[in-house]
Amino acid sequence: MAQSPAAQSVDRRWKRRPDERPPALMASASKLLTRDGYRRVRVEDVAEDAGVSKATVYHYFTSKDDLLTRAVASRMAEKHAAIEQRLAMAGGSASDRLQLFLREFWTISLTMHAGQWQRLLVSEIVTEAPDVFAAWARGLVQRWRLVQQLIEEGQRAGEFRRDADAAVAARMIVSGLSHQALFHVHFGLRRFAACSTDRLFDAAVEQLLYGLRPAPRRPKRR
Amino acid sequence: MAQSPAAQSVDRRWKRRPDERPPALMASASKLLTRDGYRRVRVEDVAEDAGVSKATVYHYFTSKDDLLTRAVASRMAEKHAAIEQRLAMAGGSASDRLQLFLREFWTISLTMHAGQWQRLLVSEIVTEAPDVFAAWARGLVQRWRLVQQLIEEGQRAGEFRRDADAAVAARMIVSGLSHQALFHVHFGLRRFAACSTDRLFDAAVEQLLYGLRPAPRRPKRR
Amino acid sequence: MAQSPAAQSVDRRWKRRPDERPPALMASASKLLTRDGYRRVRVEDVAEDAGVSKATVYHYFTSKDDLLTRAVASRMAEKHAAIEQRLAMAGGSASDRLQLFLREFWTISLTMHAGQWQRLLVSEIVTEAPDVFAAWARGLVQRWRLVQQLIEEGQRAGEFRRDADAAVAARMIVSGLSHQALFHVHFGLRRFAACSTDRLFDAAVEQLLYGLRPAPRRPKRR
Amino acid sequence: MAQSPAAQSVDRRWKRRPDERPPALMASASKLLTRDGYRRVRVEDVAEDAGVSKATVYHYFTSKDDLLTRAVASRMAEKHAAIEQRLAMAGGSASDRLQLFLREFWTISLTMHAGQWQRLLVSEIVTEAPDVFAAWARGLVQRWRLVQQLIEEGQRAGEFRRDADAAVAARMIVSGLSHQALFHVHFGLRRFAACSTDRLFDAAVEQLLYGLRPAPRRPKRR
DNA sequence: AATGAATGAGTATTCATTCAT
DNA sequence: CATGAATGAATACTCATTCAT
Repeated sequence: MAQSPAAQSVDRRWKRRPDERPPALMASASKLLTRDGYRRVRVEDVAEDAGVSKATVYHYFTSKDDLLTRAVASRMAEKHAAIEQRLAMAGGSASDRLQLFLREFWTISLTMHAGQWQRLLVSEIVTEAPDVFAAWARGLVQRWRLVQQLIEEGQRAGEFRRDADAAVAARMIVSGLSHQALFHVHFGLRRFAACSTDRLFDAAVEQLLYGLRPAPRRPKRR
Repeated sequence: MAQSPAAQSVDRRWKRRPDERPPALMASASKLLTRDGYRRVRVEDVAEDAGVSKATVYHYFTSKDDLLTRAVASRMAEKHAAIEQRLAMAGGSASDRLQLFLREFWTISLTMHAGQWQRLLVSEIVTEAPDVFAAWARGLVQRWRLVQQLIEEGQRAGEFRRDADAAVAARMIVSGLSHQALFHVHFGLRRFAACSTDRLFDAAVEQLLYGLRPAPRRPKRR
Repeated sequence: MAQSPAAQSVDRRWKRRPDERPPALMASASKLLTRDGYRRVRVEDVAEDAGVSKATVYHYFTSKDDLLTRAVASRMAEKHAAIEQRLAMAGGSASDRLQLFLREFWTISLTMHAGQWQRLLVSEIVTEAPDVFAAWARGLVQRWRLVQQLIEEGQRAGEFRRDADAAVAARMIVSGLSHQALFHVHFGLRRFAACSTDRLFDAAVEQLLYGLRPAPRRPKRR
Repeated sequence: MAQSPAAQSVDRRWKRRPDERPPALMASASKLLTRDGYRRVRVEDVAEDAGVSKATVYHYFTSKDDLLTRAVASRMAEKHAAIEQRLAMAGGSASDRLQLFLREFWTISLTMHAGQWQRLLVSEIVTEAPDVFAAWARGLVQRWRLVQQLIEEGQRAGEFRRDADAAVAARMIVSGLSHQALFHVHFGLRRFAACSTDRLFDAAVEQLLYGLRPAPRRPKRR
């Protein structure tokens, strides 16, 4: 019922579509990549999925590796810009913006797609295509930094205690959410230990904010 | 032709007793597994590493998958018992025991070996050998539970605030440390964002404990 | 749509006139042929070398084989006429003219180019393009005949003994020099058995002429 | 009717013939090599001809190149020893032995097999497998030397004139005969210029010997 | 028990050739 | 005329697995 977009027309053979081919091929590659993993993708399958012949793949890409690498990289580029900019623009208190960002991050992380990509990156790409991994890694670091900045803002504004290590706090919340999304949701650990995603997120954020609360004013005590 | 079991020691054509083969093979498999990854291990390499012929592997294991799966499972079993029990037995306040456990966990996670295993599990085993992954996952859940219990203990003792979600707190600290160990250390993200492992751990724990502190205002009231 | 021949010069969208293409392509083919050998030449390389696209080749030649065959044949034709006529025209005694011709032949044979062509013909063309080979072979036979005629001339003039088999003598000296040029020089056998090219040629010719000397006069007898 | 030796038995699959396989494979390789040339041989065909599977080839040889190279080399080795020793043992005058050797050499050169090998070596092996070519070349040089020695013997014995260059004479007669065998017979130039092989050989040798005759003693005359 | 020998299924890449523009 | 785009056929090599000894 659902049809691969490339299969729409009955016989596209010998149709010249020089501008559409590379994107189509990369799309097919991405699709099969998340489905089968880096090594199991066969050039032939990508070609078939895109509705072209195997040799056509080699007309546009120099090798299987080239194809997959560029497919991953382009997919990554798409996401990155979108995600970060859209999220960081919100107004409100540092706490609000922090929560907003984290919720967006959590929602995206729960996406099937995000899970597959994370797995893919951690598993095969880190060894098979280090360059791609490095590109993605830089994106991850930026995310850490973004959260760190939000926290530091809150510190400067007096919302958060100044003696907290903003960098580490940022890393821990992002890593914690990532890891939980990956394992709890995508790898199905909720089967062994049920816990709703909302509860997970809410409690995690509550604890983060609680841990960032300014110390109660000592003078009061006595 | 039929040979009494006692004849075993007499007929020593074969250097090792059959009982020693499987463990040796699984050890070799484990070794190559962490070095090369699930798919890249070749039966021949395992055989060679164990000093036997390829065909011998098929005497003891029904397939490559059987060999690797059992190799991973047995390695896992070894570790688990050791780690958990040894760590949970410590005395002291809940806070002390929690910190002790987490430090052990962090130290182990920083190990090259641990990194390779985590990558391996996340990457290939989760798809190639779901049973093995499930076994490991149960172990992970137990770890969460252990930390959760320590926190709950602290809550009952009044060391930690009672309204904190112990389960989520446990998951987040374990996941956060795992993830950071994997990415920051093993995948080399420290190249992009330097941060000492000590600072990471200390600040993370400080924030956890700070976030679990009982709310200060109770005494005020009277 | 139909265009008068006069319109050719008007419509100058294409840089070169079609008449120039085939020679240019054949020239490129020849070049690559002697460099890489018959089978290793790729149509694309020839096209690139000639500065046109692969498809253009198929405008002028029906197949790769057609291209290469015609390239070889035309190159051959160029050489042949030039060589034979130029050399046979010299004056002097038969012996002198014979020596002159052979020296020219030797000099040319030592040429890198000649070596490559001989190899090419002997190796691939004889099987891949029998027609081309046949054309070249006829040229070779003519060379034998030419030498034979010079010898016969000498015989008639009394310079050479009449009972020598001129045809065979001609073949042997040409073949001997060819073979030595090919192996000794081009295939590098001089590494295994050093011998200067001058010594080779001089001694070979000396022996030829010595072997053609008229028998000493019988006057003795009586 | 004629059956490849490997096909004799109906189903040799799974028959263990470790000692017979490599020679059989090399024999098949040699066969196909002389039939199809170095590049056109397919590993699969060699395997089939030898009655084994493609993979078996790789059990004994590391690559197609390894297979073909070793096939050629072994075939070469077989021939060499046989030819040279058998021929050089004859008694009689230097002239007789020289003629004997050359006639043997000529007879062998006229062999279909010899022609194919010579073509193969000159054509593909010299570029594709330089080591093999070098081995064969050394053999060729030895042949030159052998003839040279026979001539020098004759010179010492007074049968041949001392001022002839024995080395060059040897090269020229061997090269001449080789070349003529290759072109006149194997490449079919006799179609363009008829000449019986006997006449060719006899006249060539006659001229060689005539050219080596000691100079008639001039002083004696009168 | 142990193994060398043998197998078959699977795959990336090349290249001459053809099509549509 | 000229070409980029598209194709299909061809082929060396790998590796898990099975057989016969």
